[in-house]
Order: sequence, then C-alpha cells, then structure tokens
Amino acid sequence: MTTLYDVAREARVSIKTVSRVLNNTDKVKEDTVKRVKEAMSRLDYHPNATARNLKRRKTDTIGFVVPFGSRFVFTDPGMQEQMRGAHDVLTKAGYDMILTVPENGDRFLTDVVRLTRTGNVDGVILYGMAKAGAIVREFSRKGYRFVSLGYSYPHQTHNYVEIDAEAAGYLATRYLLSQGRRFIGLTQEPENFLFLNKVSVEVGYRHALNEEGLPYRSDLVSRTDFTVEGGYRAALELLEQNQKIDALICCSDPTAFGALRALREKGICPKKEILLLTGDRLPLIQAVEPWLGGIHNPLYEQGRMAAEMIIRIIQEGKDLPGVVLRPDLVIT
Amino acid sequence: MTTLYDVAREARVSIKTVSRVLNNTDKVKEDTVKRVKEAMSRLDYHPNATARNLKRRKTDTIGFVVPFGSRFVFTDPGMQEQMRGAHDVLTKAGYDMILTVPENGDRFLTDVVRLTRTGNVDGVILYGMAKAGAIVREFSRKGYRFVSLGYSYPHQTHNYVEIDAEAAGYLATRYLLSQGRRFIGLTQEPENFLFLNKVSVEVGYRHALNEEGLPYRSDLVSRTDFTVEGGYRAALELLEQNQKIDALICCSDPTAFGALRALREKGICPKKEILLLTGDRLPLIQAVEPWLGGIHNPLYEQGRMAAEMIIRIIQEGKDLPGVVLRPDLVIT
DNA sequence: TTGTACGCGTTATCAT
DNA sequence: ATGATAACGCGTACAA
Repeated sequence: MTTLYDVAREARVSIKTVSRVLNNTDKVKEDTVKRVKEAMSRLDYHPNATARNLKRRKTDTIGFVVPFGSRFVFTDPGMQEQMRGAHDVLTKAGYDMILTVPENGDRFLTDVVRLTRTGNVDGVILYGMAKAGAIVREFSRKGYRFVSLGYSYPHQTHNYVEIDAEAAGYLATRYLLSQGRRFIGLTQEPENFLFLNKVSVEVGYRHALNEEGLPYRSDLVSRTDFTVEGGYRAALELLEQNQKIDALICCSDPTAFGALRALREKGICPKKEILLLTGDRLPLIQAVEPWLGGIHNPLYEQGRMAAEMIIRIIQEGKDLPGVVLRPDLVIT
Repeated sequence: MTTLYDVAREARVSIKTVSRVLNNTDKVKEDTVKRVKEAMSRLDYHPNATARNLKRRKTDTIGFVVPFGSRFVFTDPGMQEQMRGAHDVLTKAGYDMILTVPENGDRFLTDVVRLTRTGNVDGVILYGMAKAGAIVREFSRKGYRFVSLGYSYPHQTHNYVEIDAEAAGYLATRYLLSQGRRFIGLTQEPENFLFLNKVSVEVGYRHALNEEGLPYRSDLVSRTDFTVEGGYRAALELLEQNQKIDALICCSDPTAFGALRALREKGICPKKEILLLTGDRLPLIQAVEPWLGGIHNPLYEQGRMAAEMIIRIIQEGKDLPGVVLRPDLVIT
C-alpha cells in the first residue's frame, strides 16, 4: 500500500504538502501541485479512509437499522421505499449506508449500540418503536446522532419523520362514504409497528364515520401484519363477520394484494360489490393493478427526509424538530 | 470519549492489559480482569472501531454494489433476495454491509474503486457484467477482494456465483412440452443483465425445442427488462405476433405479474388457453398467485453463497473457484 | 502475568 | 508556500 510518505518522497515534498493538494485546503504552488499529482498517479496512490476517519473523528457513514428481520424487511415494498429514499440522499451527499436488519427488538438494541458507540457510523436512521425509546433518549444525552422513522417515545418532539396515519384513515373513509359505501371494513396496522396506538389509521377512520353519524363496528375492523398472507386472512375474516361489508381499506400494499386474492377467490369484484383501497400505492402494485386506488403514503419521502435530517443534525451538531408528512388519496 | 488510557488509569493497569481483556488474547489474572471490566462499565467505555480498523488493516465491512439504479434495485424482488441472502450471512459472521446502488455503469466503477481502494471495505460483492470485467481483473492483480454475482468476464473461473439460466429455460420448456403445448412463448432477460449472452434462458429453450423436433420461431420470443411494465408489453406483443401461442415462460416475477395483467385484460386464462410460468417464484408472487408455477431461481442462495465466498476469500487470502447453482421447476 | 514504546496513515498546529 | 512534528485510539514486539 502506498502512503502519503511514498508520494511525498516521490514528489520531493513533505507529507503535509501532499495532504494539502489532496484536500486542497491551503494554497500550494501550481508547479508543486502538478508534481504531486503526477507522483500520486504514478504510484497509484489512494488515500486510506480509515486513517482519515480516525483523525477526523467521523466516518461519513450512516447506519440504517430496522428490526423485524430480513425476511420481512427485504420483502416489504414499504421498507424498500424508505431504504431507497435514504440511500439516494446519502449517496448523493457522499455518505455510505450500512444496512442492518436485526431479527428482533433485543438484537436491535445491540446492533444500534455497536454501530454508534464504536464510532462505526456518524449517525443512525432507525425505526421508531417503543423498543427504541430507551436507546434514543440515551443518545440524546450522550450526543450520538439519530433520526427515527416515526415516534420512538411519547411526546418526542425532535429527530423524527412521521407519516400521518390518522389522516390516511380519514381520507380513505371519507372517500368511501362519498361513494355511498356504508359498511366500510378496515385492516389495521400490526401492533408492533405502532407507538402506543397513538397515530393509527383507525383514529381517522372513526373520525370520518363519526362525522357521518355512522357507528363504529368492531366486526368491520381487523388487525393484520403487513404481509400478503395477513391481508388474505383479514379479508376472509371480515367477509365472514359482516355480510353487508361494501368497502375495504387496506393498511399496506401487500395487505391489498392478499385482500384482492381473497375477493377474487370468492368471486367478488374489488371495485363493485366491495370497493377496495390499497395502503401505500407504491410502484409495484401500481404496475400490477393500475386500476386500484388508495392512499399514497410518501414512504420514499420519509426515507429521503430522514436522511436529510440526519445529515443536518450531524453537520449542525444539534437535534432538529420532527416532521410529519401527509398522505394523499389517489383515485384512478 | 473514553479511551483505553482512561480505563487503564481507572483500573490502575497498563493499556496493554486492558487491550488483553478486551480481546481476551492473553492470560490475565482473574482479579485484574474483574477490575478492568468494572472500570470499563463505570466509564461507559466502548472501543473505537476506526482505530482498531487502522491497526488491524481491515474493517469487517463488505460492500454490496449493484448498478441499474436505486429505482430498480429497491423495487425488484430478485435483487432483494440476493441482498437478503448476503445480508444474513454477513451479519451472522460479524460483518457490516455497505449498500451502494450506482445509477449506471460508469458510476459503478467509481463507487467500487472508492470503496475498495480507500480501504473502506474488506471486499465487495458486485453484479457480474461486462462493465465489471476491467475492474475485476485489476482487482485480481492488486489483491483486492471481490465476488461477482454471475460472470464478469469471459472464461472467468473464480470468484463468482452464477445461476444456470440455460437449465431454467430447458426445464420450463420441457415441462410445457410435456403438457402438450407446442407454441411456447419466451420473454428473455434484458441484454445488460447478461454477459455476452452466453448463459441465456433462450439457449435452454432452443435446446428443449430441438429435442422435440420443433422449430425455433422468433415470433415467439421477446426481450424485456425485469419490470412489470416490460412483462405486460412483451406479453401483448407475443399475443399479437403469434395467434397460436399456448404457453409463456417469463424471465422474472415482475415480468410474470405484467404478463398476467395482459392475459387477464384479454380475458385469457393463464392456466388454460395459455400456460404461464413465472421466472423466479419468490415469496411475494407465491403469496399473491399461489397457483402459479414456474422456475425457482435460488437468488437468496446466490446472495448467501456470494457472502460466504467473499468471507472465505478474505480469510484465506486467495481466490476461490466459481459456483453454479441449479434452478428447479415448481409446479403447484 | 504485566508494562513500555512504537507504528498504523492521516490531519493539524505551529514554525519558517 | 512549505515543512517538522504531534496527535487520533488501538494493537503488539519486546522487555521486565
């Protein structure tokens, strides 16, 4: 491996001068610059990032840590969109992204600690969830940098990017009511994805029903994970529980894929007898079922903004106020 | 930040002793170990990874670099499976994974160079493609460590994990022939995903037709990218080109999703009039269309083995012979 | 069993 | 405009 010293010797200057032309931080004579650059390319010199990191006390690397296990994370279109958003911003800003997908909440803590405390990364983006609460508060005390996707603890005011799930539920329900639907089914988010059930789609759903003077019926609401299989089961369950059901709001795209499968198996048209709305309306389901309307949750933007936020937090050295993104309804 | 020195002072030993209990490399008296460990937790000490990396001349980090852009990579189920396989192995082995998704072949080169030459990572997993050829040969000369997913240059004998696409084409075609189909459509892989068209599904497809004494008909073959939209267009094109078409082999799951959409729009049953086979049969399409048979390409295993291979290459300090995985046919 | 002293390859402070 | 030299925090040859 060739080092600064090799280049310095070759160019007959000091290592400081080489360092100067490398980071063009000070003025260096035109002529010297040329000699140094030639020496660098002659020796095929590449600066060592680790030594640089040690000296600068930063790594230009951000950790993206999400629990729930790789099977889910690498399969769920929503997670992918968040990762994609974060990746694009980080890459453009010159950061590397370390992706870590612990199998569960306990590993989550260990992994986050390992990445941050050892100085492996300058900061982390992590999923907002109760388990993260403790760690995140400690981070704030000790000055480790983080941004959470959603809330990590009650009354969190800083360092998060959230999507307004309540608005999503409200928008979807309002639309279905406006279409004359009166028995609107709802598949809810999985519990471990929520923090204290504060910002559930169900709240918006109830709100809209209320405005219309319609009662909330528990036999029209089912909880599911964000998987196709879960959506399938939830839809079958709701169909059985309430025969009058004439609309269905799905909490994610995979859920909608599952619900579609259930309806089709039963010979029910997902646009007529039951008016189906999907949950995130990301590229895949848009391409496969272009006719299907639903809530568009800006998951790409969430990842993007989380990345922008962590970068700013690192650069400015202080926490930043949280942000809430608005979903919108897309009807085709 | 607390360092070895702080701990050493607190425990009234030398830094070498602290280092010893940290990596438990030498014998240390029971009593001393305890004192040191207490000091560490009292001072909330966490060893600095960067300094450690600098001294050990490795980072325990692997780069996963795939061109084609984030829009594709974070959306395509096949890429996800490869990433998932690699992630699982790397994580378990104590490596971090840096994910980098350049927009195109040129950025690809820059990114790979940046990661490796600067010592940011101990090795890279990268997509096998013509563009990678030059870089990979240089790596071999200079001792940088890599594994490619597929071939990176002709006659590559080492450091790759490939899937036998020819076998996939052969298996699928044979099956369809055995079901009495005679006009079998094929959507081929996109050109930039192949290296010199050497191991295309088309080769196996031709082979199987040949065995049956059937002619190869170019109006039954269409090239497409790995997207839903591409599959949709390809299917429509083939339906138009050859009215007798009675089977269709898709080169990926998104392609199959697209083809399904096309068939359904035309009122054609994808099991009867046209016998459809999907391309990878990964978890998502399995869940959404469980009745749909196809080739199962072991993409998770490919990612897994690539990770295992790069780890061994690093540890053993020498290149390893390439591996070819076999796909298999799954009929439901 | 424990400690001293040096080196890893940079950046940065002070001179000149 | 340039250079000598000290850090950064850890591992380790060598000494005790």
